[in-house]
Amino acid sequence: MISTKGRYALRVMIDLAEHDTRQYIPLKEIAKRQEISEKYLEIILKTLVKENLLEGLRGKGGGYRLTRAPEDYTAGEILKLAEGTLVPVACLDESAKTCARRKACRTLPMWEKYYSLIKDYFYGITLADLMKDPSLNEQLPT
Amino acid sequence: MISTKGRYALRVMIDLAEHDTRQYIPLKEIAKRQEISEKYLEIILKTLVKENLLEGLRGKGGGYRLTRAPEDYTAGEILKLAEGTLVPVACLDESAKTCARRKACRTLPMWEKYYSLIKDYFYGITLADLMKDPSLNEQLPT
DNA sequence: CTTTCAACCTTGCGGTATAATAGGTTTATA
DNA sequence: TATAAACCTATTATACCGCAAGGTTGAAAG
Repeated sequence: MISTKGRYALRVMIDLAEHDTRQYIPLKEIAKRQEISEKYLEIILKTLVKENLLEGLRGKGGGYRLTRAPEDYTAGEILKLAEGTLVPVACLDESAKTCARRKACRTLPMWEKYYSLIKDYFYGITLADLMKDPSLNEQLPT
Repeated sequence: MISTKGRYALRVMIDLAEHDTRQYIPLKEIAKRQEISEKYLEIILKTLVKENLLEGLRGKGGGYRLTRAPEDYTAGEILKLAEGTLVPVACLDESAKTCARRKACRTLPMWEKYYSLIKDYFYGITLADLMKDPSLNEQLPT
């Protein structure tokens, strides 16, 4: 299951995209609009900054803003970053030592195709896609 | 992420299907073949029995066996049972109180489509599909 | 040059889920 | 009646999730 970390990260990115004036937006504002705990949001934003999806500016007038245009972010990269991985089973993880049963595994092909499905789906959705009004939202991959 | 519970459940069902002689197969045997802790496997099998995916027989000569033909099980129902749900985000869960942000939520349609994708995929795969040799395994949905 | 604002950093913490383990009870067969 | 096996009821260790508290650094405005 996608945790709040991933879901919040997405919501924040959309929020920043929707309110982008090239000014820096303080965390406090985002947290208020999105009704997310400030302290928890801090953790999420930190990783987004570290990976250069956002830039943060300290001090008065500081805050966060996007580093790219909304079309140039994908839901996939945001989720992967926040969640750590998009891999659906442990044995597909890079850090996983290759399973002894690998060659005989009856389920591996199923997991691999599932993983491809996930990636194709989320990397095929951009921030710009998500900004549109949900009620008239039919531009997502079928 | 799909936990060991779901993955083990699937492996056990495949194992039982592959060794099905209409005899009851004791847990000990399955655990040994699949290299899964007996005690942990017990927990998983209990829920599979409770939901009538398997039948268990006590006493000497007892064990577990399938209640249907392999073609009549889907990976989806097995996973849902073992994992509790296949829902990818909490807000799609039946038990979730409907979110206040629901109508304005920019991400809900994306999650809903994702959920459909997951269901279509796993409910489209049967135990019989999974029994085939993985090296020549190309019958899974694309 | 000092106050203010805001990002950044470190630590801690209660709750829940995962993946087991331990040991006892019931039930069918030989 | 002995044995084998499912079934049942705890308990545990570990980790992650979703925060909260409080301090430090850095930029801008007065």
